[in-house]
This record gives sequence, structure tokens and C-alpha cells, in this order.
Amino acid sequence: MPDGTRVQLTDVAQAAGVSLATVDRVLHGRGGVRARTVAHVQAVVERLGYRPDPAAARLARKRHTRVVFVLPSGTNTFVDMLERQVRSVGAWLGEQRATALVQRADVFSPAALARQLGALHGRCDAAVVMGADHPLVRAAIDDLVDSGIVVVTLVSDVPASKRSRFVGIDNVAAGRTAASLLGRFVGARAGRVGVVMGSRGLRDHAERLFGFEQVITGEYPQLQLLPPLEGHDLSKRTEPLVSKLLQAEPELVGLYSIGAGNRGIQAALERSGRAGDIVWVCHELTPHARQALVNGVAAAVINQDAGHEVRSACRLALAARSGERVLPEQERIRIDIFLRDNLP
Amino acid sequence: MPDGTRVQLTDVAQAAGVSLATVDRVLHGRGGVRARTVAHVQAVVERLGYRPDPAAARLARKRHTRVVFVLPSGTNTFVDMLERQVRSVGAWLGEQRATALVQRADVFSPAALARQLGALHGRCDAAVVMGADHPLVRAAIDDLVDSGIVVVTLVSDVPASKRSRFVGIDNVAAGRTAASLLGRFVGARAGRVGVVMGSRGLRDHAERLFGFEQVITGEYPQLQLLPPLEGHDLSKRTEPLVSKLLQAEPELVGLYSIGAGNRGIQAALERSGRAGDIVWVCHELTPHARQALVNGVAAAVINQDAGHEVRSACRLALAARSGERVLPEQERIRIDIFLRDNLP
DNA sequence: CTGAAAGCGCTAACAC
DNA sequence: GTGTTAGCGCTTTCAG
Repeated sequence: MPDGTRVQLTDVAQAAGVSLATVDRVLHGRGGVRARTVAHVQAVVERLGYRPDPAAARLARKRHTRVVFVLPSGTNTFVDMLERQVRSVGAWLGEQRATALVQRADVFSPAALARQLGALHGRCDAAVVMGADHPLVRAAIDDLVDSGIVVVTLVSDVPASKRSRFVGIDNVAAGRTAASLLGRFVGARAGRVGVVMGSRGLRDHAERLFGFEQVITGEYPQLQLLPPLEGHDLSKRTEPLVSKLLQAEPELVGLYSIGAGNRGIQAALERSGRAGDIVWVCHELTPHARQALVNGVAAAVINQDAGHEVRSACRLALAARSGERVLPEQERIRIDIFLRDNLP
Repeated sequence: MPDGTRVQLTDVAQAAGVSLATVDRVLHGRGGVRARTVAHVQAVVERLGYRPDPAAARLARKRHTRVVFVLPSGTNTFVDMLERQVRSVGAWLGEQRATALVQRADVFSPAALARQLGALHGRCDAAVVMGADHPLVRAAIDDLVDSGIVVVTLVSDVPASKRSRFVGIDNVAAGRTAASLLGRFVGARAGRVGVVMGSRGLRDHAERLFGFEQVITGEYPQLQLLPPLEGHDLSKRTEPLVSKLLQAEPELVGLYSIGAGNRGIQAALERSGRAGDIVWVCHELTPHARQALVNGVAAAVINQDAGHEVRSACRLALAARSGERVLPEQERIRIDIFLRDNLP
């Protein structure tokens, strides 16, 4: 901040010896400007440390910024929570001259997801994508970015892509957290620990498993980790898997559920009569998980705040387009731990 | 929303049969308007469901909104973190046409705090106050509010006052959370549990103690709660207190530290050679608490996010003045639980 | 007590 | 390729 007064567009235009419109074109990459002029203006912007006034920009903007959320189809409660959150920020987004919209896509089919992303060209200004990390998906994201669409990944990252940001938690750390909690809650008892995941193919699940194994094998030698079961995030499939596990393993002292399908797991635990005795840790504070916590069936729930994630994705998507300031600390999604006592 | 288009100031003015300026005066309580006109305009605003456009309002506003944070003086690390956060949102506030400033006050002297609050009249538009809940303080807050200053309480509430909002956590729930964590971490071992607090006079400390006692006595009968020690939030005083406690109580299995002075507690625990063996739970993720967690001296840290609190207080203070929308979910401060594995 | 009118800093037509 | 200019919806003088 060279002097007391904020530097604004007119200052840049004057210093660069061009008009407001030209500066605006450069700043928004609208094209139709000589390469030399572009470079020159950019240099001046840089030198003067120009930052657009977000209030003025929003006020003047005619068209709404259209942001599309692409979420997994299916019956996942957490995804429904995300969708509800998108709806509930509608009015707030309206005030920022933006509109959000949810589309569902089959995440288990990368080709379908990629096709759906491809269809977004020209139909939105920003896309928030929750999907599997697959070469087809990555390519589709890169295409969107190349055509000027801002892409933010949500919950599960596609790190090799050109997405501008990832909104979600560090899943390795989340797995470690689950393990520490489970290990300490089990206490001195020795025994076996089961793991149920959606699929090894899902990046976030694999990462959580990795972190969980690290801590259990490294720090709780009295606990023996059983091979993970894959329940495809469906209660219909997790319930029989866990029932069978409970029968086969009388020594089971802990259970970690990495993905969805928790209603099935809860049912199996309750039916076995060993609920509360087996330390069960799961993810995402859905209404069912909440109830399991209150009933003492679940010992702890690791959560990522759906509302925070949606707001954060929106802010980052808008900021990427408008040059508005982002507060990194505000956008960091916490690994929330919920016990019966600190439920919101 | 009666029709597709947003209702704006001109609509209200037209419907009320007055000018823009008059509507503005009414909306901002600037006075100089006949009581009948005021009532009429307010009715129209209500009927039409008018909401000001925040971008336009901010752009047009000439004067910056001045918000003053009044924080406890002394050497409390958490308070320093709050102050640092205030500093770090300066640029962001600038974009909203606001300026924040920190003052320190002696919280242990209600009279001094009240006097300092009194001195704020005419020197700011909003005050964010962290202070003891005392009749003098309450009266000072009410005076500020009566003179048109927005008051937000921070961390420790003054519920009987006219403050417009409280930003902080539910401290009873925080105490319960600490107890559950401590109880489960101790496991099957029976023994005694110590408590160190700043003072019984501090509302937040008393509430935490209440929640903690509830859970320990109700759910962990094998744990015997010792009478709380008061260390005035100073390491100089907590260290000898805890040292003495450790000598007197060979059966000590858990320790809950409700307030500050954690460096002293950590030192005492480490010197005793029983660190890690005694389950120690404390509050606020200061650098020291963080280190204690990493070293395994502290089992868990309950936290309220200083950055979140400061941003939230600012948003609420500004929104109260401008009629801007607040997202209640976004302003809820979480009771964060940190283990070694989910540190930010 | 009330109204008219000049901006706030940027965007986006439209003109050159 | 580049410049001019009319707003965006509110706040705030300054007249009446």
C-alpha cells in the first residue's frame, strides 16, 4: 500500500495510458486487445497492486454468474445434505449476482461423468465437481478450464487436473483421527478391528483407509486389523456384510466405517446386541449418524461440514472469476469430531 | 417473493409516496422524520419485504464503519490470537468499508471495563466485547446500545444485556465434551480426576465446570472428582497448584484444565514423569497446547476457532448496522475437538 | 421535516 | 483494437 488511498481502475488506466474499457478487457481476458497492450496493462496492474472493489463490481455486473454443482447420483444422505445446502444459499448467492444449480451424475461411471461435464460448456461460468479421480474425468475438467470455466473439486479431489481449488478435508488425516479415537476408546482391551468402505476405487476412501491403518498398526499393537469390506456405500450391502463379520468375529472390539451405508451397519450392530460394546466410528453427521451417536451405538462421528463446503465452494468459484479476496483460513474445511456432547 | 424482480428502494419510496431520502432516513433511524411518516414507511418496507442490496450500500457508503474490539488485558495467549486475527482481517474489512481496532481492558475489574466501554460513545459504530458478566458491565453495554452502537459479546456472554449477538460456544456442552473424552480415554481404570480453572467468577469457566461435573458424576462412577483449583489463568499459579496435586494424589488418572495457564500445567505434568499417563484435556489450541498434543502430554484439546469468532463478530456487527443477510449456520461457532491427528 | 441530485467504482453496450 | 458513456442501487450532501 504505497499511499493512503486505494488504487482503482482509473488509476490503472491512466498509468497505462489506455481507457477503462481496455483495462477491463485485459483483466477479464475478454480478448480483442493487442498482445503488447495486454502485457503492458498487466504489468501496470501488478506494479500498482490493483485490487477490484468487489462491491462496485457486483453492483455493475449485469449477468449473473452461473455455478453448477455436479454431485453423485444415488441415495447418499450426505450428498443430499450438500444439495440442500446449495438450495439454502440461493438467496445469499442472489445478492452476489450469482445462481447455483445442482446436477446429479453417475460417479461410478467416469465416462458418464465426463460426458456430463462436457455438456457444461457455455452453460455455466463455474462448476463444482464431486467425482472420482479418473483420467476421463480429469480430461473433462481440463477442457472446462481451458474454455474459461472455473472448476472447483468438492469432497474428493482430482489433484492432477487444472481445477482451481479443492474444497474438502485431508482424508489421510481423517483416517488417522478415526484410528486414534477408536484406539483410545477401546482402551486396554485387545482384539480385532473391522473396516467397511465403499470401494477401494474412491480416492477419499482409499486415503482414509491408509491413514487409519498407519495409526492402528503403528500405535495399537494389541489391535488386529481385519481386511476391509467393500459395501458400495449402500446399506443393503453393508448390513449383511457386517452381520456376517459380527458372527465370524467374537473378538471384534472396534469397527470403522469409511464411507456411507451407515444405516445398515447400525442395524447389524443393534441386532447383534453388541452395539455400544464395539467401538464404532463413522463419517459424516447425517441424521442417522446423529441418532446413532445419541443412542450410544456410534462412539464418534468424523464430519466435514456440508454447509461450510458449499459456501466455501461458492466463494472460491466467485472469487476466481472476480479477483475478489479469499481468506484461506476461512476456506479450510475442518476435520470435525462429534461426540454425543458437542452435537450442533 | 411476490414477483420475479427484487424490490428496491425506489419501489418502497414510490409505494409510500415519499422520496428515496426519506425512506433512507427511516431505515437508518436518522431522525428528522415525522412519527407518522416513519410508521407508514416502515409498514411499506415490511409489506414489500424490502432488503437492501449490500453491494450497492457498501459502494455508496462514504464513512467507514468503526468497530472496536475490547479484549482482556494480560498475558493470555488465546486473547493474543484473537487480536492477531483482528489485525489479519483488516484488509478484508476495508473492502466492506469498515475498520477494526483492538483495545485491552482489565476484565477482572468490572468497574474499569465499564468505564472503558463508556468511553466508546461516539468513537465507534460497533463494539465487540469479551468481558465478565457483571451488573456494571451489563449497564455499560446497555448504554452503548441505547446510544445506537451495536454490541456483540465474544467468548463469554452477558446474556441479560441488550447486546445484539453472542459469538462463542456453548460452554456447558464444551465441559460435557471434555468429560466424555476424558472418561473414555481413561477407560476402565478407576481413580481421581483433578480440575484447574481460572476463577469461579468467570461465566464460561463456571459453565464448563458444570457440564464436566454432570457427565463425570453421571456416567463415570469409577472416577472421583476432586475439588476444582483456581489458578487465575496464570502459569505461575497453575504450576505449583498442579505440582502439589500430583504429589498429593497418586491415584490421579485425569486432569481437566478449564481455562488458561496451560504452560504451567504442562510443566508440572512433565516434571512429575506422569505425563501421558494422566489423561489431560484442556481448552484453546494455542501454540503450547498444540505442542502438548503433539508430544502426547495432552490427550485432547477443546477449541473455539479464534479466526472464525473474529470474522463472525465482524459480520454480525456490520450486518446489524446494514440490514445485510446473515447465514446463521455460518455464524455458529463449533466446539472443536483436536487430537494429534486432526490438527490444522 | 422532506426532496433532488450528485456520486461510489465498476461493467458492458455502443461508437469510432 | 480501443475509447466513451450510461447505468447498477444505494448514501449523502445540499436545497427547499
